[in-house]
Amino acid sequence: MTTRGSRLHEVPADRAAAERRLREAGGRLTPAKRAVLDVFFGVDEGLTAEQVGALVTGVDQATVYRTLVQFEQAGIVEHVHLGHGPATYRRAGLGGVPIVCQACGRVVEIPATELADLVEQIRERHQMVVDAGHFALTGRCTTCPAGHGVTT
Amino acid sequence: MTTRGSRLHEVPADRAAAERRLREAGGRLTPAKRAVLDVFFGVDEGLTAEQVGALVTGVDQATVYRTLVQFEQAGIVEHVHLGHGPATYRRAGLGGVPIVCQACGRVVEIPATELADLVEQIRERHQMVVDAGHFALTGRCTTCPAGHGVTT
DNA sequence: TTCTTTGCAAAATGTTTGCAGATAC
DNA sequence: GTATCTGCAAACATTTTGCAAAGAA
Repeated sequence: MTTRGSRLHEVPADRAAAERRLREAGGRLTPAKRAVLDVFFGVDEGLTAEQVGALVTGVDQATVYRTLVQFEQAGIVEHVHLGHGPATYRRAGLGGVPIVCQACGRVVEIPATELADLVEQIRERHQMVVDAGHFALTGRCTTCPAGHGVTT
Repeated sequence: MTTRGSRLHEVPADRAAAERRLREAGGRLTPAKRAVLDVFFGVDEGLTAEQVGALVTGVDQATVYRTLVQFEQAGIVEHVHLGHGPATYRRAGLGGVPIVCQACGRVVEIPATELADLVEQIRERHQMVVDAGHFALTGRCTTCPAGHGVTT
């Protein structure tokens, strides 16, 4: 098995840079890939592979998955797991870590800067560099009633 | 200071308390459940449902899943998602958050106390109480080479 | 031309569910 | 006795893969 998320390059600044990145990786620029690029450079939120597929009509879902793998290897998108369900993909470098309320499903973005201290501390104490772009926190809104919730 | 947000009960202190808890919930104490209890009170590590199934011979995997759901509702076990693969279950209240190296798959436990400041900060700034027992961090050992690794 | 990519269908993975019979209380 | 639990098989959701045809360079 190979890593999908390890960043080998800088995050591409814009769509043109992303296309260049794909070419550099030996990839070909097809209509399907252009359509998926359009999606990610038009939305700043996380999308499931299924949602991406719905936005790029006429592209097979298997192709969407393969495209997402390629884009992730090229450092164009990254994915996060929010509990049980499907992974969500978003443009790389947006920063922030989602925290999901187990009661209402609301997602709040925690800026990466707020995690910097913890990341540094873990690196020193445990010799592990946390990838702050690849995990989600779960919790509960202080305003949500206890006892019920979404499956996580 | 493990002020664990919305737990419906205290964590059962021992096996006997866990059995009591199950009875209180209207459950029946069957051989299968006793066997699964044995597993969790004999191991302090996270186990996948499949691993639990392998340790309780003669119990159908579907029963293992159903048992895990019941035990989780009763506050006896909790589960964590470590990336793509299956969820891992462990006895509730062990504290600690696993961090998984994307290169070698090694899992290091971060004590919950190290996360306390961050949890408090997020509660104040974002009105979300983080459930520190239900997520995993991903990262990379400082000693692991970049570029290869497990899928997350 | 040559290597990448695509669609389609099928497989793989992890988990849940329907049901009829067995079992705990 | 009756509600819970069990095994079995089948369904389910998400993702991956094999293969031959189509397309990009």
